[in-house]
Amino acid sequence: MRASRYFLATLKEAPADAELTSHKLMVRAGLIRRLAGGIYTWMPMGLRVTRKVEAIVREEMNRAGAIELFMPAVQPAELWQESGRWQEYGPELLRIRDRHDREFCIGPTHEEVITDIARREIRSYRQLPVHFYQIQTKFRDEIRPRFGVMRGREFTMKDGYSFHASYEDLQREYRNMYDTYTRIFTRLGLTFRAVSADPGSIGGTGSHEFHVLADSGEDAIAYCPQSNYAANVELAEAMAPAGERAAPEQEMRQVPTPGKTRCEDVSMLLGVPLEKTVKAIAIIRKEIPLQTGTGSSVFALVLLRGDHDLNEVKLQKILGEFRFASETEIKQYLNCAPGYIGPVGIPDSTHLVADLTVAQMSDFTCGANTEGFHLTGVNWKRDIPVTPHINDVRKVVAGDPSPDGRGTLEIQRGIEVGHVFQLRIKYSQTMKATFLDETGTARPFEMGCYGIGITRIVGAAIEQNHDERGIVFPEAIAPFQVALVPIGYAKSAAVRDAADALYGELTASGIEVLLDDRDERPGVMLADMELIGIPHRLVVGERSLKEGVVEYQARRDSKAERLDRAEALARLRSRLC
RNA sequence: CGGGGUGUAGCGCAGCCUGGUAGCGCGCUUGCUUUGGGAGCAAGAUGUCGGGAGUUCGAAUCUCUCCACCCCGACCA
Repeated sequence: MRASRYFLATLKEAPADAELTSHKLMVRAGLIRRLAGGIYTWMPMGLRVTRKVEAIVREEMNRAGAIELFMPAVQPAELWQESGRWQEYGPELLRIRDRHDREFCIGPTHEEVITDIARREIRSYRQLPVHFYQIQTKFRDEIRPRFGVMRGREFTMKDGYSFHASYEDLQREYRNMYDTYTRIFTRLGLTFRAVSADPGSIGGTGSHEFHVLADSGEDAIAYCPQSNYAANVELAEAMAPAGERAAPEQEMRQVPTPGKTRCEDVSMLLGVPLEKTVKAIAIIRKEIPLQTGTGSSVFALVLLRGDHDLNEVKLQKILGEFRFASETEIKQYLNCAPGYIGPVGIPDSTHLVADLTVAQMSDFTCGANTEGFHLTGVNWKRDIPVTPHINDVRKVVAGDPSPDGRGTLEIQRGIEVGHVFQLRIKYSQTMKATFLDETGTARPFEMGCYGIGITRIVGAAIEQNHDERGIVFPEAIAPFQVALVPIGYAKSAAVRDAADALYGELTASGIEVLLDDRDERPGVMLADMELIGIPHRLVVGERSLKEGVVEYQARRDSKAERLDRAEALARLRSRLC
């Protein structure tokens, strides 16, 4: 491709709305342009990258035995009402009406459509197993789109759905996909980790996520270097501390702590270790229907050690849907301002949840339920008559014991780019998708579901591979393989002839070359090629031509090498063909 | 949706407090010079100052309102 006939859209400065490095670089390199919040145009240069990601995913999915099809983006409401998700999915589902006032949605995922296909088309166990996949545009009306294409509302996803006659066969395909995803992310040139995950709202049983490792990632991953354990922090189990709870030694005392609302501040003021403090989080549970009877108060208090954080996913599994109480509600239930609340002297009806660690603590410090005061030397039973529900509700931290009992956990951050689920019969059952087994009995399909965020991969790859000059694309997904930069293309016939000849030979070898024939100043061309992140660069100028060489530099190299023309060609062909 | 912030030329920003004919840098156009790391000189073009309403002789500036975007909290590939 000749730059003069292509469309480079590089920018010196990034728009102020971009926060994340990869987002800024994608805009500056001219890969994307924003149309609306979370909605982007893929410019020619960016589209080349997504097409390469798609090609690798498609190739490996086909190799793994999956079959590509293409489902509609617009889906009728009836299908979603049938699965129950028209109500469940909430405002993230973009709902629209057609001219006849019939309701539709823009698909955020395609379980309903594929299950409908399966129940119409698959009648016999003889047609199983089968795995359909597509690469398609999805729309999820995210509350807060951000980070460019990393959390866009409209995005491209590879979604696959497998159908099986038995759970054993589903597990086989699940392992097959686990291996396939591992191959895909390896081929893409990404540093990643597969972790156990929470199946979340899609439902079903077993689930793994694939994360591209990057410090700016939205997810935290707990892993154990001594074993194979790796899990999303949302899921990672915190073990109960070993041993019995120590007997009380101190008397409970109320101490003034004006203005100290955080455990860290109280710990500093009183000179007690942070590990001897307890924080209380006020929760409002979703209104519980009356028939569940008494004892299920709406207000709940959750206790965590001062240096621990609440794991909301774990808590939701215990309490059901909840939200944090407002300041007004806290005052209403505890007659105290937030920052000074605690478990001592709360109404008997309060639903009290204690983290495993807190349940083992003695002589601890917590809020006094009186504004401006905390209590020290607090102990269970003696000072807190309410019986707590003891559960694991905290996030694991580095240094926690691994749940598999072999070693200590570390934490790193990741960007979720793939997710595999065992759906089992969640959808086939509710949507009555059945097949006839060997005995002629109708049984629901065992289903698996496998997603890869195509457009998110582009952002994640850049987040993981960049430097101060711009993007450093992995070879497999670079928009072009070689940047050919002639200096003085319009002025010097020698330079032009040499560049054109190299361009012709490399292109004939099947190598994707971007020839920068814009006749810009050298600095402009070099900076653009580096910003775009093309992995290999050849510079041709009169100076080097006189010496019979061209200059070669890989994007990651700090210096150029002077190579014989034939040698340069041979090296690129051996690396890229 | 709650809390915080920003909207002025294609991009980045100043001007607003203290009302008086809208500016800077980059980019863009034309010409000349330049050509191995984002050129120099000269001449130019580009604005409903986010929209609407109000106060005022006069509003980018003050008031109200709506909208968009960004950041912090609840979602997910």
